[in-house]
Amino acid sequence: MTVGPGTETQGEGIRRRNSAKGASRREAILAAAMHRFSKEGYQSAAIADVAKDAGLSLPGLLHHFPTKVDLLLAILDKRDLESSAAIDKDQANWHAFLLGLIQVAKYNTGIPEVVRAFAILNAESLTQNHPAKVWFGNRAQQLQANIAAKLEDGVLRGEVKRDVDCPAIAAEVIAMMDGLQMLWLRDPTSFDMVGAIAGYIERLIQDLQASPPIRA
Amino acid sequence: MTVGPGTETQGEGIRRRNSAKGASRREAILAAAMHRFSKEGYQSAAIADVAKDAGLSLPGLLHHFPTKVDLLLAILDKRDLESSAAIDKDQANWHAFLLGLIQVAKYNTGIPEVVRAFAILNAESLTQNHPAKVWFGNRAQQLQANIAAKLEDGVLRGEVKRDVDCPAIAAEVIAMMDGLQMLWLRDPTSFDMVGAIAGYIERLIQDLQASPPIRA
DNA sequence: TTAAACCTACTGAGTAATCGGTCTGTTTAA
DNA sequence: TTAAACAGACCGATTACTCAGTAGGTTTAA
Repeated sequence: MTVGPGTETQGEGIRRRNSAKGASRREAILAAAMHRFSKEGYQSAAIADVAKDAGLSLPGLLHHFPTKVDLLLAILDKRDLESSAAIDKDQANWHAFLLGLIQVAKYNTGIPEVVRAFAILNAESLTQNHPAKVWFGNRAQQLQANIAAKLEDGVLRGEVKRDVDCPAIAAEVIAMMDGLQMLWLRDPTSFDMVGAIAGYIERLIQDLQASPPIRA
Repeated sequence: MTVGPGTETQGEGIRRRNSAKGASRREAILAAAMHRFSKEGYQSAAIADVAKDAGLSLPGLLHHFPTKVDLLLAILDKRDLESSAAIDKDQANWHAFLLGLIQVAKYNTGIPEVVRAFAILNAESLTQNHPAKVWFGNRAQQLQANIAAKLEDGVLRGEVKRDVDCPAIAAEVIAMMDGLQMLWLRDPTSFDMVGAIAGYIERLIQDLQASPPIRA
């Protein structure tokens, strides 16, 4: 996938001298915005509250992010960079890749705020003219293609059954992870998301695995 | 489950004369509200627009539903009645029950607006102090308990493997259905939700099924 | 070297628009 | 005749965003 810096939705002709103070301020603003979006969603959250949380005035915030949409897109871009860094190094085979998703789930239990923000934004972006619509659409497509490619590779190696519909399984995996996240967000203390995804993935691997050639 | 009329969140002391005109107006308002919530989400949708869509003024709407929250809860209650009517007659065994979920998915492809409204509301209800929070929480719990009970029954009959974690599988099934719905909503024309859920359910049945006793 | 020129990083005080909801009625149907 | 079913006008709160200006640092030319 490697979404990478290419897709960054940056302001166009804005040339910043990139002072250290400004950069750290922007980080603080993004953190505060993530926090607010996680608690209230994007549409309902007021950027004035974000500004207050970050320790400056509303116009102060708008100096760094000229519109509310810019602020949202900055958060999405940041997530792109982080996740592409986390996933891409996994050059493992299909088997290890699927098991790696359990580790992703385990990691996510440590950052419920981020997970909740993105779960809410994901659904919110289904509404008409939502500024994050394209981003989440692309993300879903790329994720599915990525997972499907890993599985196809397994088929070519003879490790995965030949009749497996790889894109369909990829969609299934994405759906399961997102769905379990929702259940977990509703009850973070008692729902065992990691156990649930582990149970599913292990069964899935069993089901996909090609029966080893019988030595005659 | 049979959520039924018991849980209805009705205005308390409001005594209505229940005229035919009023009832049909309320239906029109609920339909319009569903439409708006589906396009814009609950928080962003303006009840003035709902009123206009239903062919009356804002105070006219507020005559039937005194607050925006009342309108939302009325929609949720309506869904309760419909879905309990659809599910409860299924007194089938675990096997038929799971296959029945494929039919549910097929049915849902015919009402994308309703599905989208509830998918958005589901995520929105994760936010702080959201009026639908309790409803979606209860619904998830009841659904999980319901599915788990069907599976437990299968275990007792010896049709399902004894070591199956029924509540965990139930959560898995819910997650899968919700997750696939999200992917379908993002691309309703080309994503095959029914095929995806069918593939998953059929594999799941295979995995859960107890191996038949070996006749000696 | 020093001052003008210019930049970033803000703030206080607005503004137009939107929203949920109220008040005060009038019409309509049983 | 009486309550249901509305409508018009309005209100207070909230929202994203603007305007005009200030403090302080950095670059540049005489």
